[in-house]
Amino acid sequence: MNVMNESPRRKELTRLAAQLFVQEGFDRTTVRMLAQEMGIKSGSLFHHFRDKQEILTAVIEEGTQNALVIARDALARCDHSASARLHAMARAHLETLLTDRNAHVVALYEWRRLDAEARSHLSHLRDAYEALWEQVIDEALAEGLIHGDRFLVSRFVMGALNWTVRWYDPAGPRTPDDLADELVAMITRRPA
Amino acid sequence: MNVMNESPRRKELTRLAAQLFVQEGFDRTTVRMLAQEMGIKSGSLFHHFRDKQEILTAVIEEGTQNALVIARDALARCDHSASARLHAMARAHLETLLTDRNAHVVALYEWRRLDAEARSHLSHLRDAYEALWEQVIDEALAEGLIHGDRFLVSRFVMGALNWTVRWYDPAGPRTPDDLADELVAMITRRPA
DNA sequence: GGGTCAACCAAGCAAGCGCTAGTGTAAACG
DNA sequence: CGTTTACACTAGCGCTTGCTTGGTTGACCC
Repeated sequence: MNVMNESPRRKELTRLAAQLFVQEGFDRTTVRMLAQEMGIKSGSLFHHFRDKQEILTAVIEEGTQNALVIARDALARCDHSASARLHAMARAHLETLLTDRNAHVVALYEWRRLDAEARSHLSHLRDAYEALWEQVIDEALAEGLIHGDRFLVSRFVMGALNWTVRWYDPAGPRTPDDLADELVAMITRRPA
Repeated sequence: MNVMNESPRRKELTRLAAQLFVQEGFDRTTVRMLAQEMGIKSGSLFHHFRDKQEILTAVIEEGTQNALVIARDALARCDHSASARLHAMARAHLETLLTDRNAHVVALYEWRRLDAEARSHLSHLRDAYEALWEQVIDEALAEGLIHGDRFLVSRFVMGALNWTVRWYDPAGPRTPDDLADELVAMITRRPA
């Protein structure tokens, strides 16, 4: 067993699993469906993953890790004004939600299917991501760009953004940047 | 079979089912678990519901219907200022999310497990509820209380509110009314 | 050119699944 | 009184589930 391995094959299988988990949900996706999608037999699956749970963990870990990288890059690349950083975070968030959509939808919907061990591990990753948000919110509060409680504001903002996976249509007239701009405008006092 | 019946017994069973669906998820909740929780044998369950799907439908329908009633009551009972109506809707939303928590969590998480027929039926109920929100948002826009696109703003607001089921702790220091006030303050230009 | 190793397969087990069929029973009804 | 109705039971069918076992293959290694 390859348990802790990070082989490219495993990454590819993880990507395919994410797609199926989105389509069917974790519980309804059988190991036989996963295997077929991957072009192997169901037994061979357990060469790459200890059990079905581990596949779910791999999917969510991959997505969260990417989100962290993208957000950090976006913050590093923009100037230091609170407004620019707020925009950058909102754009980065929506960007990951789109490019890595499957993994994120799985993370949002199937989090509770994780066992205790995986959940505590992934919680740290998620907390690191949320800490980025709270930091940017803090800066915006300090500059008087927004008002309110940092905890509540960051929760509300992330809720509004994460909720987009339920209604946003990438083929529609609105771009992710439109959404980000509108959201930032909504919560800032003086929008331009 | 009592299929279309709305007996009190069925309502009680629906309430218990909602609790289990939240704890375990719909797919992981077996008819045997449901029956045990209800104090009957698994076969007897199908006297009250045609199949397992119908239990899910009943749970979500109950919750959505209650949300509609509460929101309409709240709107009818407050004065006509856009600000008061905005507050009333936010409070009503959080109130249902708390009092009818199980049913709403199920609605948010297990919507995709509904079959096509049930989904189309329940979509109408949900649309009626969302229409209330859009109407109140429209009024707030007209009064200049908030700015932006009515569609986006209502989506963002509902996202922020629905997301509370993931982090809000009723035993904590914040009341639902605190949350509602903070949210309205966040999106309005001049908060008193 | 024997040894190693990741990757895969065929076959199937034990458990659990949703649901059905047929029956019993006590209260309600005419 | 006999009949109906609501609710529950027992027993189990047919199928699917996650996962295991033991073995095969082909590429690479010294």
